[in-house]
Amino acid sequence: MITIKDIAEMAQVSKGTVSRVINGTPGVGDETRKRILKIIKELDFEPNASAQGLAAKRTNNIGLIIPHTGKYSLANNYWPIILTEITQQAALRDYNVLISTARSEDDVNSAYKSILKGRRVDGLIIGGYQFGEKQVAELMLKEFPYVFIGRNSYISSYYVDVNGVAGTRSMTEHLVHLGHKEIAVLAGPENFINIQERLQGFKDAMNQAGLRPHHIYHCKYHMEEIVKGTKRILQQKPRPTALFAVAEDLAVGVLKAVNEMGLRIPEDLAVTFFDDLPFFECFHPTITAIRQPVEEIGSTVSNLLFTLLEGKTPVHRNVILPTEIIVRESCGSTLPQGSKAKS
Amino acid sequence: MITIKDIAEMAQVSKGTVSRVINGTPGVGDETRKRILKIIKELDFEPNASAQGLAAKRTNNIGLIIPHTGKYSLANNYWPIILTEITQQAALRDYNVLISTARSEDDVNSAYKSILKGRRVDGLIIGGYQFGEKQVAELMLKEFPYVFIGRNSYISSYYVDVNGVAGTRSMTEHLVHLGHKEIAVLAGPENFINIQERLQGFKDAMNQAGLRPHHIYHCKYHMEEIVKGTKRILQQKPRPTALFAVAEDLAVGVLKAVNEMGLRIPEDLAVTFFDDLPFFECFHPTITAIRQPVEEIGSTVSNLLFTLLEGKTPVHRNVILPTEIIVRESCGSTLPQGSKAKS
DNA sequence: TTGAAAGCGCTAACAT
DNA sequence: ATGTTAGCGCTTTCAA
Repeated sequence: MITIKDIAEMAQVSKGTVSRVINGTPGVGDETRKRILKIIKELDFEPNASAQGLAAKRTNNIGLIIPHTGKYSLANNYWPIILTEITQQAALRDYNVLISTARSEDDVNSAYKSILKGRRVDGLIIGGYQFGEKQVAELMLKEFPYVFIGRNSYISSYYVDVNGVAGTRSMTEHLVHLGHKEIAVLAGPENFINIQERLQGFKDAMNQAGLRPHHIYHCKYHMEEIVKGTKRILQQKPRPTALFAVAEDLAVGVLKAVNEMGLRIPEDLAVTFFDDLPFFECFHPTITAIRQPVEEIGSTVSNLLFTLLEGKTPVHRNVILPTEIIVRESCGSTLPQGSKAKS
Repeated sequence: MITIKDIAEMAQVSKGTVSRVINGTPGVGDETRKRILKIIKELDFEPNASAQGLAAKRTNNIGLIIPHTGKYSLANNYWPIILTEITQQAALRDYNVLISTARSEDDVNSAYKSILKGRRVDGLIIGGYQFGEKQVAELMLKEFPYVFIGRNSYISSYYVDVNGVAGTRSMTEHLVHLGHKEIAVLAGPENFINIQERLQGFKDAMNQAGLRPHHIYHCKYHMEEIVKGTKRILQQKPRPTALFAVAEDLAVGVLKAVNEMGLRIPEDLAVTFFDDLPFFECFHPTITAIRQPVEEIGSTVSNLLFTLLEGKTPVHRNVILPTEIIVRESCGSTLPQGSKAKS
């Protein structure tokens, strides 16, 4: 295996000079730099990352911790896009991405230990809300660079989030505007902060419209439970005229249940979701939904972290991105199909 | 920051002994080992990965290279599940996963250089077929552990793949059995080996049935192109009675086009896909598809790599996994809905 | 069973 | 502008 020592010998210079060239440190003659660069290129030399890491206390890796929600937390329309965005932003800056999907609550700590205490990364992007308080406190204390995706309640941290309250509020207003009074909401687990937030927007809008937001149901992200839950909601008398499911992981189960009950959308029931999925566009009827700017979340969170890694102070500690209502056919909207409304 | 030197001093032993305990190396007194372990636990010590990597020439990281196909190669039902599986298998063995989504053909090399030549990983899982020949040759030459997901044509490597030929063959037979004679196939880019393979199965089955497999069309994984392509196929006279799309990335576009043309499935047209997607189950009608054992691909490829990393020789160099036909409603099957047929 | 010591390949401070 | 050198925190050989 080839090292900077070899390069140094071939270029008739010291290791230090080679190191300077590799790191772009000023203070090397133009002529010398060119000579060394040429040799590096010829030999296709790449410095040993462990050695660099040890000496410079810098790994050029960032870590990404993805929360455990359902069976495949990654297998939806959210994390894959964010991950893609992050790896691309990282690649642009010569960083690599170490990924860790926490498999359970307990696992968060093991992921954290190995990645962080083992100094495998220079900074951390933490997805989701259920990351341990103790760990966050430790990150803060050690001034380790980290950014959250999703608001984080306990400690004032850097984070990027979406305005879930406004999103559900305007969707609810949309439904009310269409004449719905009995609107049922199916939501994910009660203890998720983002779910609570989304529900708040629903309640606000309902109260403001003088309607009672009493049809709220929770269920885990588990297919059978979702199907059962949906059916139970729709078997009530009188049946709600609209169903608003506020998490993308509910989509397939909800639509399956509606199908199985033989209800027609939107004639018998208006249906809409928080999170827009690709297949909503090919569904019959096409599905109205709230779209999050997923790519933007990914790039924003990357930019925040890399600003931190450069030792700079980001202009904003927190970035709240807006959602967008994509009006399609599933609510029987009278608006022209495909029209959008910012919120 | 705390190091093994600190631990050694506290335990009144040498660094070497602490190192032995950390690595589970035999030759340490039972009493001593316990004492050291206790201190490590109390201080929540985790050895510095860079130092370990440098000294032991082992990083405890594996790399995953995901190919560039569409806009978000990751955002489908395949890679996220495989990635989840790999990270879990890795975590079980105290390995971390470094991910690299090659953004383009050229990018493969930069990902490769940084990850591999920088010695950031001990082994590599390479997804897709378009990885550079030169790089593979180098991996082989240096006896660097690597495993492919998907057959790899040029060099005899370890790989895990799915029997695409058999999958499309039996789906085609299924369609023929249902009475279809004019079956159109929409496929991904012509130069992908997996696509070629799938087409082979189609041709085989058609020939065997005495039918002509002339309705084969290719298109890139780009929404508009897919919609246009599908419409063009379905505007031919006489219109094919069945449409078989052989890549999951085509699904939304194909269904959208069919919808827009006002064709009824399965009355006017039978539709089916290579790759089963979650939403096929809630679509109206539910969609018949070929299912790949995605989880199993992920776990098998992990096991292969970790066997290699342990210095052992895997029993099989290659694993070919079977696909499964999930019969639902979209082909107007007379078979009971939800029945399965192995292939 | 344990300790001592020599490196692993690099960076960075200090000399020149 | 360049060389010299002392580590970075660990593993591993060799001695004891």
